[in-house]
Amino acid sequence: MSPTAASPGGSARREPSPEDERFEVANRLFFRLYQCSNLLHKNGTRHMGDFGATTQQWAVLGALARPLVRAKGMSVKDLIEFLLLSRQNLTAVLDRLEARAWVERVKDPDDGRARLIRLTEEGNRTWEAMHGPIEAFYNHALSPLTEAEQVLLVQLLDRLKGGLNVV
Amino acid sequence: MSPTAASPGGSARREPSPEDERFEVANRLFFRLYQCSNLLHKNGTRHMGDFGATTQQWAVLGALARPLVRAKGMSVKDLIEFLLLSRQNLTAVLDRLEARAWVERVKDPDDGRARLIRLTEEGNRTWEAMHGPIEAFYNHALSPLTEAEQVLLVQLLDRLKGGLNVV
DNA sequence: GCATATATATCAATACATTGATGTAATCAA
DNA sequence: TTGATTACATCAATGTATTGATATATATGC
Repeated sequence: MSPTAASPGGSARREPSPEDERFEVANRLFFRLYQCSNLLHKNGTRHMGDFGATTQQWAVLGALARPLVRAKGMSVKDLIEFLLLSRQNLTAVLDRLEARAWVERVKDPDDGRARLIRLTEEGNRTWEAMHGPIEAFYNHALSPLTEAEQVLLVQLLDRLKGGLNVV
Repeated sequence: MSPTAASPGGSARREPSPEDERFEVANRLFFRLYQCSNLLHKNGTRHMGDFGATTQQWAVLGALARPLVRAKGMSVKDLIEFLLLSRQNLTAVLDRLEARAWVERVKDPDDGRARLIRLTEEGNRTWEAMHGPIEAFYNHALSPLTEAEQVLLVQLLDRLKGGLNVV
């Protein structure tokens, strides 16, 4: 008798098929993704209390603070592709960041239609000041995983992203 | 000379410290999580076009459709712990599901304060009808991962959830 | 019975996310 | 130069998410 065949209540539960089991794994996978995302946003934002910045805002700042980007900035189009969100939503996030003087929109000298989003001096200082709390949050949140597991998780999420992107 | 020491532009880039590299991995990890979550919501919801149900709504239906839950339902409190979202938000989601007659709120006979959230007959039928499109979405989204990798990813996300939950 | 705690709901503010439709300015190609 | 495309912004509707404050009903401990 298989371990899953017995049903304590006496009801006749069917033996799960391989398809059922695959579905169960997939269901759990996306449910965990959903839970982790909720927790990341809730606790990550809470952790940044002093700055009042959300995880989305820190994602934008992080994108703009990268060495190859910091000087010239990034077009809205490239930011959309990078962050994988809608133009209308990104505009709103940028508005909030601009209102706090953390980023600025400058005309692209090479293309009059485009705007380059850049960190301001203030934004740069803020990002560097955020680094400590973010690192503490990362260390705490990742404490159940070894460094090798973290690398592995990044790789798996990367491939999941690929699969999700073409659906 | 290490592979990361050379900087093509001639600028003096510092050799990244182990802390920097750990931070980079963590940053990429949470950024991928953010991207995957965005894609899951966008494409998952789009995939359910005929039903007009969002991924959050299908998470609730899925929680209520589990064999041990289907008959008696689930309290709001337990749903909050299961879905990891706020009471105010869950109330709104349940309102929308109730308006579509997919779930109902019944008084808990054992505790007059509590409400048990249950799938209606209609909700049950809808959930079963959703099963096909959801499975197709899962199969497509998970196509870059083997079954063993999917199981591994679930385990890693599970532990990440644990770390995120106590921050 | 009375005080306290628990379970749920509601109201309000804010931010994030989508879609669809519209508008404006600049580039580019015929 | 005209016409199409591209890049960005805006307006509107809807759904999801947080927090904080308040209210109501029920349960429980003293």
